[in-house]
Amino acid sequence: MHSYTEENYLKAVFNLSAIKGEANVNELSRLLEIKMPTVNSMMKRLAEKGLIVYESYKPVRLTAKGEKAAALIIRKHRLTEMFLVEKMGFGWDEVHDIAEQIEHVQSPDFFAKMDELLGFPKLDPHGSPIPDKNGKMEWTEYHKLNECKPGDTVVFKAVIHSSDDFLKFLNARQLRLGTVIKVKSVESFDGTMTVEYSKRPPEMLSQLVCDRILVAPKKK
Amino acid sequence: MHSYTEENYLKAVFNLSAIKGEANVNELSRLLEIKMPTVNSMMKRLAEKGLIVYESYKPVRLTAKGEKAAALIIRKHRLTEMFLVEKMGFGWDEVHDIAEQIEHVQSPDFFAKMDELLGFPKLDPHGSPIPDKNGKMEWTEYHKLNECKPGDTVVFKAVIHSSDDFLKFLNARQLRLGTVIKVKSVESFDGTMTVEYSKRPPEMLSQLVCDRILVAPKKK
DNA sequence: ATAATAAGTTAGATTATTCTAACAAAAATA
DNA sequence: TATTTTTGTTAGAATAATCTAACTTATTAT
Repeated sequence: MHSYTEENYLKAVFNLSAIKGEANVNELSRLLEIKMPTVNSMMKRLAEKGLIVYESYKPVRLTAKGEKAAALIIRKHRLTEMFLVEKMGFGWDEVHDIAEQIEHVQSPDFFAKMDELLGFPKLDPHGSPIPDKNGKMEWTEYHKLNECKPGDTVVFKAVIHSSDDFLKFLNARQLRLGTVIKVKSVESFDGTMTVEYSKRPPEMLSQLVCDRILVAPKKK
Repeated sequence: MHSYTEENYLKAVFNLSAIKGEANVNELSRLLEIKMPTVNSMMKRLAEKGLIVYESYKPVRLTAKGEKAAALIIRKHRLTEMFLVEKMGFGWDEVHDIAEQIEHVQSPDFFAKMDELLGFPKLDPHGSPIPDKNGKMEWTEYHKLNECKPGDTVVFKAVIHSSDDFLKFLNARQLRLGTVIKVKSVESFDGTMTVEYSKRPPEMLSQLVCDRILVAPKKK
């Protein structure tokens, strides 16, 4: 199929597109830590393979074929993360780098077995949806903690951009998926929020943090 | 550390040396399905890195450093095979290709966790010893079924050169590790053996097959 | 012992992935 | 709008891993 390297570029385009709607060479370059000319020529290669649409000086976007190929890699990544957490006892902050490697394993049986042992999960340990075998994926409509107002009570549903550091930050404050968060107040000039959860003393969360936490209204 | 490719060559040298005592370019070439000149130049590279001893027109052998590096890859391979069989429900004939890929994963934690979940196993699903964290490995003194005489009763302990096809052959005859085998007779001109085991009708095994089955005397 | 075969080596080319340096276009700013 | 900064592109080179063709050394068989 596609090379290890191509898979990584494809995934990067997918991830960037998911957040920003489009992917430009400069950001791909930063994300992948690969110089722009290299990224540029790889974009042309992926375009030749019909995986992305590339036009000079414009952001690239995935074709339907590219979208599916990327989603299937993401599927392997997220299934792996879930397996590492649920079946092997790793923390959600320890699994990314391992999954990054295992996602390239070529063995449908291997991932089918994981899927089965996990009971066909819909979400990964960070609350992100796991694409199905056809590469279809649905995001439940969450919103950012940022957008909440004092008095709101919400449930922590997912993290965006789950870097290990950020996850360790959340661990240290016992913030995990499912935690019920009550917004006490919001600093208007810097967006810092004071929140309460799990019967702990109030905690202050910077705007940067609140921007990476996805929540849903608490159902009564 | 070493590249994916270098790891594969190193492993091939290790495996060949284990069986034949030495590794020559021609056989490495056949084993890896890579042409001789390519193998040849890689041997020089590995020699420069101090992993093998290379002299023109002579078989290569691993240095202490190379031996350890190779054993640690084999360790990851065999731990993975054990995990796939014991924790994920794969058959011993389904795990080689998957382990071949996962053995290259760079994450001491990942393999340490496998090891722990498996209860620090000493043998893989094919009866081969798993090298320890220092790359030390001990082969229990088995002998080949080939070398047995009529009337011998032995226990199936391990397979050599465990190709999937061979393992499927054994599956079809319900021959597995631990099976107690009684040698009924040996054809002197072609070495075919007639054996009995598991209260089944006598089975005839060719010399090729008997050469790949390792056994130990049955203890009373 | 010589000829034939097998194994090993050298040289040179190819593809994938990366880089740096130089240049061009687009976007932001003054 | 003109200039500066950022982003994107081209050209050319480097390294890793592979190949084929041609040649050499070692082994085997006559």
